[in-house]
Amino acid sequence: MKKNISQRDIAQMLNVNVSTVSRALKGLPGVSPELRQEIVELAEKQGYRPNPFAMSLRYNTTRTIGVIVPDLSFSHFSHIVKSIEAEARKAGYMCIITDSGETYEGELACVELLEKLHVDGIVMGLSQETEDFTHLERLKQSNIPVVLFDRTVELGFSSVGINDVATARQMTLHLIDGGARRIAFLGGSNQMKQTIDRKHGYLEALRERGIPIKRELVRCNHASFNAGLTETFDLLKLPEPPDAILAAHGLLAGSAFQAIISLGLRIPGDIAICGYMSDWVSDMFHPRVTFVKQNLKEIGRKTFKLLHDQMTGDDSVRHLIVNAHMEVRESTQKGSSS
Amino acid sequence: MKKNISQRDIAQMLNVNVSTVSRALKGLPGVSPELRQEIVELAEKQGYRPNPFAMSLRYNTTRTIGVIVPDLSFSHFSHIVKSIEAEARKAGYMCIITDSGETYEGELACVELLEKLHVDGIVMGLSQETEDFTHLERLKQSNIPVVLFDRTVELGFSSVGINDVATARQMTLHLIDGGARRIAFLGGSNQMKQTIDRKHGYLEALRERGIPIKRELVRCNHASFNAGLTETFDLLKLPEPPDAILAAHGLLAGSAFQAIISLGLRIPGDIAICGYMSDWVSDMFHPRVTFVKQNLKEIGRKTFKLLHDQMTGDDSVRHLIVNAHMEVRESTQKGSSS
DNA sequence: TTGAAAGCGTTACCAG
DNA sequence: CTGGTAACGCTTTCAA
Repeated sequence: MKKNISQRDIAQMLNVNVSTVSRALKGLPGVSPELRQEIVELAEKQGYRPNPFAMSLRYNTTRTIGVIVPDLSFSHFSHIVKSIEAEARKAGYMCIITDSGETYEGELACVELLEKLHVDGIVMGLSQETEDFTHLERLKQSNIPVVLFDRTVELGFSSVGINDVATARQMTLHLIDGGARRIAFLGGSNQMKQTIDRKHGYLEALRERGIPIKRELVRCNHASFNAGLTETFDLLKLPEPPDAILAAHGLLAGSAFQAIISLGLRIPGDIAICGYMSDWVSDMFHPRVTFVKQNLKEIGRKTFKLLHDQMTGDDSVRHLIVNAHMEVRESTQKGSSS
Repeated sequence: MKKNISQRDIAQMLNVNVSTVSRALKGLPGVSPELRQEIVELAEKQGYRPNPFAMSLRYNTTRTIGVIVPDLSFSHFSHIVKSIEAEARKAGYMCIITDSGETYEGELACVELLEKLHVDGIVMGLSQETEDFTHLERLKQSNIPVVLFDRTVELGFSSVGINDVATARQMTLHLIDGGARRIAFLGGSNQMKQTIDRKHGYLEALRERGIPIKRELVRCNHASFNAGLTETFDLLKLPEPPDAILAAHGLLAGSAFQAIISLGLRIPGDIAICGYMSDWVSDMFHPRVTFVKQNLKEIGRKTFKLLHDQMTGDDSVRHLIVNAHMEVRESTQKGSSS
């Protein structure tokens, strides 16, 4: 195993002091042009690379941020993470990406890991299970900059999200205007602010149009593929099944779609469907699904920006909204295919 | 900003020497039970956390591995990365995840970054563009353990892949047995071993069944959504268009599907389609697409296992294959829907 | 212009 | 059983 070359090694080869080498390599004044040249050339030739751990030790900073995501394999999150990573790298920061697996224990483990690693800051999307926030409070106490994205909570942390209430309201109104009267809401667990907000928009739209709210049509359980299947089958078995479904999560939209198709029902003929999902996923369905278009890249950018501001001394708490909007496709338009 | 508590701090509070504190905290012999107890308790109370950078500096090891992936937002890769991260964490390693953006320059940048960070090892899937391997050679020279996954190359690195030739052959035979005679092959760029192998399987099957190979039906360009659209439209415009398409990449399968549907052609009635894609993506299409089921979790597991072996002194070069197999769905079965 | 030495947090070795 | 000290790689302050 070839040992890495250090400043000391270079100093010895040239019979000078390490401090001189350090100055030369850093471009600091106080070293003759000739000697500097000689040092720089030797360093280059020997493939010298500064040891980042010595730096970290010295400056008590790691130029590393931690990212906690509920499920990296879910395309929504992997897109956001990709954007965060790109921004961070541009600013000279590394990312430690961790996956909480949508569980509270997982999230705790991730936080502890990142604390242990002394990351300079943390960005995270909360797990679906999380309803206790002591781990976040602890981070605040330790003065570690934290920014929440996508899955946020109002607890004095900066955050980046989308206009959940407005988009849910918009989709619900769209369904009503298309003729739907028994609209089901399929959401994740009720402790997620995201679910609550989207449900809020849904209810608001119903009230606006004077449509009675039916408890049996509001299903907030777990945002997972299986839960979506179960709930949808359940909904379709009702004496008075829904004539439209609004899915508040990508996995739920996908599973609801499949459940409907598997029963031989037609979309949108028998039942309309729309939800929060990626454009390219919507495109894959036949008919394509009316969805809320989110700018995931921008969410990532803003998230890192907020964190970066915090890491460089800005201690204001800000809540940024990246505006999303509905894109109408065939799944909610009676006049069209399938 | 609260300073982190160090062993030295604890030593001073208790009027003992740092070395004693170190021994006590590490559970090493050579410290009286009472004193040890006192030290451990104080450390706990003060929220002592060992500084990993001091460790790295001391032991010249980072317990960190680098992951380079062509496109983290592509679900195939995010699944593999998720699995690698989980395995690494179990073994006490951190992951630095980087995204080459499917470009050679991006890949170079990732490699340099990880070298700079002194990671203990690197796992990578090659970018689509990569045809020059000097960066890999350099890693080998520096004795940094490297394992390739999914996108591999035969260059003396351990690797984990799937049985590309066999699965492509299997799908092609399936198409032929279903009545197809003009089967198109849609692949990524020709410098990818993956593309070559899959094409190889395809050609083998054609030869086996005595079906003439038509050059105009073999399209190996860029594995991207847009390239897939273009190539498919091109294929369908041929005087004698294909009666089946085998897509060697998830994005190509998706885009080919869309292109076909958008022209009002029926699947599999007018044209059959199958390809390499995730099960849940296949499920979303209507009709569902015959695909090759890969065990991505296992690919991640095996990849990290190989790297771990290498990092702990095993210098054998091994090429592991995680067997994948075809799953037949409606898109290749004339007897069924749409 | 250059050198010497301290310090960042931890461990390991050698004395007491 | 405990203390002192050197070492890991680098920067910085002070002295020559």
